[in-house]
Amino acid sequence: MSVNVTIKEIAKHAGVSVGSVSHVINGSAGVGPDIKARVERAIADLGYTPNPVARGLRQQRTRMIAMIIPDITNPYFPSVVRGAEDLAFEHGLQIVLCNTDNDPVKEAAYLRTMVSYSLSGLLIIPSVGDEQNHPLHDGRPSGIPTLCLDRKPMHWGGDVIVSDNAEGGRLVARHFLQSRHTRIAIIRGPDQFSNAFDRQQGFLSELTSSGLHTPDDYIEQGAFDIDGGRRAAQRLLSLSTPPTAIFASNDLMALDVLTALEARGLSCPNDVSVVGFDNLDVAAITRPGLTTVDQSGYTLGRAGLSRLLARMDAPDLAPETLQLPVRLVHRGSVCPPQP
Amino acid sequence: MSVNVTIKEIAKHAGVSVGSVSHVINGSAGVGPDIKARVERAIADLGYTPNPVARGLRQQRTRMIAMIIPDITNPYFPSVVRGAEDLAFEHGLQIVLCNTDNDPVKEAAYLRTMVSYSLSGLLIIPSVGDEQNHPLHDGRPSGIPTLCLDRKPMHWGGDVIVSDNAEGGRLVARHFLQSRHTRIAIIRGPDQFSNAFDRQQGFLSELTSSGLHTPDDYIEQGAFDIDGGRRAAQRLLSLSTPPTAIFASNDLMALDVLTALEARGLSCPNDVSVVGFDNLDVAAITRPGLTTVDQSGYTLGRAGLSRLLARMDAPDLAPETLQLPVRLVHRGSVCPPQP
DNA sequence: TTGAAAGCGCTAACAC
DNA sequence: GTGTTAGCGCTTTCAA
Repeated sequence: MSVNVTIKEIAKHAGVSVGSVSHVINGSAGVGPDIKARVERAIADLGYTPNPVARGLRQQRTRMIAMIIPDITNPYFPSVVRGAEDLAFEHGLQIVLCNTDNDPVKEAAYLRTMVSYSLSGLLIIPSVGDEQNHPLHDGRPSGIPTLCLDRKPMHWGGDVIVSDNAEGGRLVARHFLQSRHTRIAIIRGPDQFSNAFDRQQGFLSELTSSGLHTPDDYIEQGAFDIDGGRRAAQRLLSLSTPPTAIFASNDLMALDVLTALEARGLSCPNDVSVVGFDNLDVAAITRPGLTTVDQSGYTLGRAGLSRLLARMDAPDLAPETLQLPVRLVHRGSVCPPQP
Repeated sequence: MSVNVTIKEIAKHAGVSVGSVSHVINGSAGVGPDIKARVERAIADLGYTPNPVARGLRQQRTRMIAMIIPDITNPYFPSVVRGAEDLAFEHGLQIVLCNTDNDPVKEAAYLRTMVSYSLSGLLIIPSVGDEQNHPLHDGRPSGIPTLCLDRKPMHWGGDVIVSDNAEGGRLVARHFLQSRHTRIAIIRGPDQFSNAFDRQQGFLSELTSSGLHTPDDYIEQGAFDIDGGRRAAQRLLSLSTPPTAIFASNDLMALDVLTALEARGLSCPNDVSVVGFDNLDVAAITRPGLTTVDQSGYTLGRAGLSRLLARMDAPDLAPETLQLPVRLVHRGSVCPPQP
């Protein structure tokens, strides 16, 4: 298994210097065809693989990318990771996975560790990152190419790739409006997450510009995780004039709403229409199927790494924000309000 | 952000030699209390973090663990990864994530790369690994502590941690039997996966020992992924005497069976009872809820890393196979056959 | 107990 | 075009 064979042995075996071997490996300098052939032969014969740790030490950068995400167990994130990993594999880069649980302390710890590993890049779905002293507070941490995925800290000035959350919110609002709903509520996610905020903004502003005012008690707060939507849904349904349509701003919460509805003997969509956000696989499995905003985590992850790759080659690229398109997937959880 | 401060600067700042600094960092030799204090002071003052790459080069081993899994996008695996990652975090180890798509070629490529990174350990959910020349074919690859999770290659002689798949199969068989079913079918997974094989074995042998013969056309083959169960279910339901109970040997396939049933206007559990395996989150969401065998991916991952940690300390530990307990979770997808 | 120095495997600057 | 060599930051003998 090719362990322990070093560049020095290749050099000896090929009868050349280590410098030349290094050059043919990296294609760095003009190497004569004869030497090139001999080296390649020796590499093949001995089954040599350059030691990436030594290389990393020398070049002050390892061919690894850290993905710092909230929780791989949350069903939206695996596809993001997979999107990045596929492209990483094509480029011979490794993915180091870090779960922060949205804890800025854990996130900061990981960030520091990753910097000390001098890796090639950082793909991060930030927890919040607006606390002082947080490595993300101003600019990229320690000169490592860094990109915020899915959402961004308030003060972040670097690359960002997100879904077009505001547009997603608008899409939902328009769909409710077109279905002739007027009692329309939202369960929004935590405001400090920019994606949650944007969804809410897009949604509410679209309602407003259609002349529909949304009362405060139609704006509920959920935690973006499972069970986050349950209590919010219960409060909404206990209102004296409960909404006929609910936008749960992610699918996990929408699932909760469906459950809460069922628990109350209410029917979706007849009594209450529901729309989610994410288009997780489960959204197709619920009865009724969940109408939801589709965003591709896979594309997000892949685009993120792609941009990072570009920045690794050209560190001085101007920071860029990319918004990925979203679309509404119609399933069975919306219908006009019943008289 | 503590970049670029090296052990040498600590040494100078503390007025001691680099060797002494190293010793206090690693607690390796008896260091005088005076020097110890001065070094710790300097470390705190300058915000020093040892460079893990340099350390890795010197010691021929980096504090990283590779997790080589089929696909993080398959809903069972994230919890396995998370279980390992949590323990890794506690021990200051990093997780490198590799998706093989069950492709032995990709798996072998990753294995080789990981060896060249000289990492501390390998947690692998093997694709198959019985092909000749595959690094897993005989024993651990290149002296790196390696453990097979969830399933094992035929010839693997090292550590293994799996769920008690055979027992899971038996549980399901017994449940069907107790519900007075006699026309009982199974959709098994790919035979080369030991977990799939064991589930099938446990299931069928339990039926047999209860005097129930399972005809060949009641044993269907699925691919263990989504859609893998659909065609199998269709064939089963098209039989002249279709089964009244189906064991889909993972939840993804069980979901397919539910869908196929619905498409035919058949009711679960009244027309056909269904049991899955895994107890994914979705199993609680389907209508009816899916009765399934619970196995904890989180525990599997955590136990895997725990064992690896032990082996890192004591490489000569005798190989061990650990079977984690499973249990049947009763939901609504099973009832006695209707007359 | 402490310091000096070799060397992990590699790249890159320099000399020829 | 090719070889020699310093040195990335650290651990770990070995001497003192």
